Amino acid sequence: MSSTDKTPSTPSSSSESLPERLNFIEQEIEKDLALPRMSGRVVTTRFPPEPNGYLHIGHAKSICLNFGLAQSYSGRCNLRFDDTNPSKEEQEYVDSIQEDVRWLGFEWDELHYASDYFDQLFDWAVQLIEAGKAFVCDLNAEQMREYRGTLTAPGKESPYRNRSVEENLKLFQAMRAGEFENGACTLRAKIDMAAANVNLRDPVLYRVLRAHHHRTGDKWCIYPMYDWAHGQSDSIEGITHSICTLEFEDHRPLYDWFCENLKIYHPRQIEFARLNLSYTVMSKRKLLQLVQDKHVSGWDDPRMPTISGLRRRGYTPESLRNFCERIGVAKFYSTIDVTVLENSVREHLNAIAPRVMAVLHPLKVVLTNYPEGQVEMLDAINNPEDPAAGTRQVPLTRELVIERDDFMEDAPKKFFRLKPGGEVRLRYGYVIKCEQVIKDPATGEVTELHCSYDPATRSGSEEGEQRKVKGVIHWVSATHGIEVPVRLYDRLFLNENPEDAPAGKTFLDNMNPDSLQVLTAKVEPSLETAAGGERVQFERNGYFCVDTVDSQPGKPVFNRIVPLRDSWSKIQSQGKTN
RNA sequence: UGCCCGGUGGUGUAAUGGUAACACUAGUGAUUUUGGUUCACUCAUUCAUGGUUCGAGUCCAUGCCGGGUAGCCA
Repeated sequence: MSSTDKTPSTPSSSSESLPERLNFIEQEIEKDLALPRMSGRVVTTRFPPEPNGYLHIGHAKSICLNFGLAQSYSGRCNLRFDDTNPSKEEQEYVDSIQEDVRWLGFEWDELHYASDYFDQLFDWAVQLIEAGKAFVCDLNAEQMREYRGTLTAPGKESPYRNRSVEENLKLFQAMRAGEFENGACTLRAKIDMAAANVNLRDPVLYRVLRAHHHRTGDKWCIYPMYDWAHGQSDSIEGITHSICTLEFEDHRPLYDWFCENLKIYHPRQIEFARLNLSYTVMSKRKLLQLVQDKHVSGWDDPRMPTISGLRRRGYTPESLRNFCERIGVAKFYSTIDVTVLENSVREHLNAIAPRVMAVLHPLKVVLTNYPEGQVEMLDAINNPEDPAAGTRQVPLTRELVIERDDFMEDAPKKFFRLKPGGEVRLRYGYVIKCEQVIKDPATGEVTELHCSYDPATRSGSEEGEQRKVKGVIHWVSATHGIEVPVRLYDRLFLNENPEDAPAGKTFLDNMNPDSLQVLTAKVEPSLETAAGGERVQFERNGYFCVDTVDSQPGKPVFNRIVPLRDSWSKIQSQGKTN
């Protein structure tokens, strides 16, 4: 990958200038720019996922940060897979991660794998042993835990800590050669068992682990630990600023110790707070559980906070980048309200999504004075926010469907839609008046409305436009509209913090049983040919996306991305309807 | 109860010793052939107490509160 293949949609590529307000990382970088270690270098970052799951919106924050920093400073950003634990990692994840990063609109300068550095890492381990700073330890996991001490009490030194350099060298080679069982021994750094920072109490560098690695196959039976691999990988790639999340803060002294004792280029690690979203779980483990236990249809279920789920749901890369920009970067733990995410996508879709009429819960309307068999093609504006989007024609016929919610028999004062004897305008059409309400005699349910239309009120005509009524509703021809499956998604969890479960319960008990509602809607005939991934606004309703998996040519299936803001429901819930 | 890191409106971020700003939410009003969009207005003495200073959200001290941390995970 070269830095010249940036995708055109790369954010803020138009101007590489920094925003007037710098976040704390930018401020630190700014200070570092003059440092000797930056001489001859450009700001270089990396996004370092472990390929053990799909990327989620939290990773998007990190991606936007790392790639964004590189763009702001005309620097470079690599994609590096942190694949040091073959027991959890798979090629499927490697592929999905690359797809997701690209879809978000970023292109890496270099693609790397920590596993590319296994030989170098091994040599460095030998170097450390030779310097008397690492040793092979035969303690098992349980013993090591005992020797480590506690948060308040110092640890004690391993009985194997003082083996000779020669013996350590021989044993380490034997580890590599496969002469030990899994877990039989480890290579540890010799630092300080009394250190207040537990990470410095002779941390493990290598463990014996017989597992097939997705890249190196069966070449290795020892694998480096994160701490031993990460900083050195950064160093090899010339990363100037290694941005990671807060939980690695305590590891920084170790990161620094390795670079110093190996006498290699020393990048600077800077930590930031990871993203938390209300009504959402973000840990890979929990997302994996949702998938494995079939609470969702897969990693790309449109309700998932994964990048692939959001993509399938219909979110745009622009809206996600915008969201990441909006939430900021800081060092303290915070939770972003999901509505911020929802507003980001509304904002973008409002600008670009073509409007279309669709009735989700149809109620039949007969225009009693409209000639049978007559079809009028009415001009409809595709996007009021974008005149260049032009117009289209929608067929008006005698029999229509309207939204059930747009009719009320006993309407409160502030209900501006159809009521018995009341008038309303059919969007882009005529003013109609409700003359008769037909009900199912058995259940009392309203099954049909008989209305008259006023031919003098047609939209587009001068005198027709003059007729103002309070309400305008959308509609679809009962005879010309087509039926399509529509999936209404709601948040996956009922609780703002899904982890917040009573004793004995888990986040799974907080799942929203109604997070998916499937119905059949009646939509404009023009939608028959909508292609997978296409996004539209169902007027007065919400933004929808043609599902890329379940749609067939001529048979689109719609996913609701996000509903429109709805001030009427707010008025209702506040009881201000009169 | 060691070590590390944090505490600024309902939420999230700014203010780098000099008038607490921006965005979102919420509320009110205006516009509107989407109860959408857009526009206007309203909403904080910065965890607490001391100290330094002409002046402190910012510096210092103490306290309180929150988070991370004892994998051969990352």
